[in-house]
Amino acid sequence: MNAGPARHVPAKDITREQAIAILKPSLGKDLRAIAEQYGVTVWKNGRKNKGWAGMTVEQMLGHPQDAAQAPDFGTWELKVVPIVRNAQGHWQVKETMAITMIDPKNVAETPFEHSHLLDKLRALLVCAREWKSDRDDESRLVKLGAFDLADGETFRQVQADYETVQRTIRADGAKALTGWMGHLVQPRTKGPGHGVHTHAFYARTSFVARMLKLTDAD
DNA sequence: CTATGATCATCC
DNA sequence: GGATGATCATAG
Repeated sequence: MNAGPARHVPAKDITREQAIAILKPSLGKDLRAIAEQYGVTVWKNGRKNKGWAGMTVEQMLGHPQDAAQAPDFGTWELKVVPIVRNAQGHWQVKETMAITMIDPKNVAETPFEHSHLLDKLRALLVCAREWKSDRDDESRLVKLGAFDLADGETFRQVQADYETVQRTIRADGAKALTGWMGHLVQPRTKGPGHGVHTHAFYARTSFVARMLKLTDAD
């Protein structure tokens, strides 16, 4: 069973296709400038709001920020990831992509088919932004990638990764989780830091590249 | 405190 | 340079 409460779905949830239509005209535009327009904090007291780009794109889609552990737009999930040019001049995913928190009790007793992980991966819109430096003085929106976890092979691999996490928690507890587990999706620490040791599922960069359909032609 | 939005810092 | 573990701002 899914321990998460059912999410109230506001009428203003837009479809992924609508979101793509809204964002497409902004391809090539500087998200940092747009962040300023919306009043999204990027730096504060010399420290960065690491989520500024994601919050900015949410604002562009008219989405209020919340902390519900459910897909942002009811039926699909929005993500923003940084990409960089490699030595060959091709785009490359810079970071793994955090997907959702691991509640050990929930994961231990919830089959993959009813998991928060699958909820979030079933339908995604992955937005790639150009990363130039940690100051993020400018960052262009580069690519929009629609991805659905429906393909049999990939689905099975993600399910296997999930079940690895599940078995580990059941046998040794969440403390035994480590980033080297999982082929497409890994468990890794995530949280407020400073002694708090919680975990989340992350999509490895290779998986994110597949979601974005990045190739050596890009 | 836990979730959201994520990327930073460090070690190999 | 890549991968793992740690951490930042914000909201309920």
